[in-house]
Amino acid sequence: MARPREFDADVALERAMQAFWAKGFKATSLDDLCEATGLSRSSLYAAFGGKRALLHQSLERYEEQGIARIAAVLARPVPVRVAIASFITGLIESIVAGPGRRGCFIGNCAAELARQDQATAARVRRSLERIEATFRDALIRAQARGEIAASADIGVMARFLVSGIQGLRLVGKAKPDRAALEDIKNVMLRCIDR
Amino acid sequence: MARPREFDADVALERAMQAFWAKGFKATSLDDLCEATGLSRSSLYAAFGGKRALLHQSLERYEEQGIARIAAVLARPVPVRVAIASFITGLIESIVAGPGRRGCFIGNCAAELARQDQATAARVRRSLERIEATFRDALIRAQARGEIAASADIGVMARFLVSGIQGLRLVGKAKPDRAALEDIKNVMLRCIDR
DNA sequence: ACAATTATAGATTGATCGTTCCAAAATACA
DNA sequence: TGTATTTTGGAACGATCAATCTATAATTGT
Repeated sequence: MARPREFDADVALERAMQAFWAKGFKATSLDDLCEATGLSRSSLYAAFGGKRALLHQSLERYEEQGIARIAAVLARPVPVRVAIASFITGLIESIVAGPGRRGCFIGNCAAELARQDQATAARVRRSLERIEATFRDALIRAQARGEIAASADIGVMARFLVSGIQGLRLVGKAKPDRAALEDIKNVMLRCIDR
Repeated sequence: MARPREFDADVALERAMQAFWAKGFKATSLDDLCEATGLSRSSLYAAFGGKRALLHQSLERYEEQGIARIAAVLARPVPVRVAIASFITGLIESIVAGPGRRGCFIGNCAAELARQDQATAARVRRSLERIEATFRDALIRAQARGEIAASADIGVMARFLVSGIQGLRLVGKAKPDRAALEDIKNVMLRCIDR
């Protein structure tokens, strides 16, 4: 019983997320967001509640998409080491061939806001924990299949992977050099092997 | 033949660096910088030239201090693996016991500015390269002493260390948990061993 | 077709940003 | 002691920020 929306909230959120991801929270102005989404300020505020709320919904979206992608790669019927290797290879590919220098949205938010903004910090923490859990689950399945020694500490390996990937993406943001990133990937994978 | 400065430029730069390190570039206002340094806007501009110039000088200072600290630890008469381990242990200690959630100043600048600000991006890149070179030099010396197999690829290990440390510090910024960071450290050190 | 309700576009607000400017203060050299 | 030179504190500037407000447009149910 009223005027309907002229935009798709999901599409708008995706575009807002891309804007935040590319420029960071403070550097992305409301004008930037309006231009990226095609919405007016009124519509943006009515639909999402404000700049910080929009950031949080963007983070939520990025987290879901990221977890889904990681889980999909790790669910493939190949040894977990191969799956992890191809995930990291894909990451490197997107770093050197993609839009460039965006880094990880979660990591960017951690770096920019973890100290000032407790709410965002908590979201970042939870996102990293979920990513860690996704790796851990895959490693546990691989261990059950006999791919990994029963004595291996799966939790430790999962933590290392999260940290290693954040390092890779940060270094890749500073210097998107394929050879250097491949070097880092290879050493990381060696850590999985034993 | 004129009025002398009432402040020590070196002390002021140190304090400005601490402010940028703690809050990030955009989130640190000139009022913040004046309060941190104790200088007025005029003095700040006369001495350092502006906000961005002050950031660059802060980065320069951080880089020098960081390189010096890494080099000092790596120069100790102990096996390089032990030196690296104690460096990372010190890092973890400063993460969980220090002012908290500051991360690495270089990494913070990479995350916040690498995409928008080419000049800062270049500085960040050079800083990471110098840190990498510092590790590489120590590893070469260790290899010459016979601590590391002659077949080991030192350059690859140095790259991995830089990336691993950035990951450790970013994860530590999001969640300063000693046990988790020690886990990551231990896996990283395993990578050095072979 | 009319009333009720919601979405839209754009102007407006007050605060804050980085930078510049200016007059007063403090020193060195004559 | 007086003049030249630099530093200092603080006011002032225009730009930009996130957020709100207002008026108009578009729809539904009657």
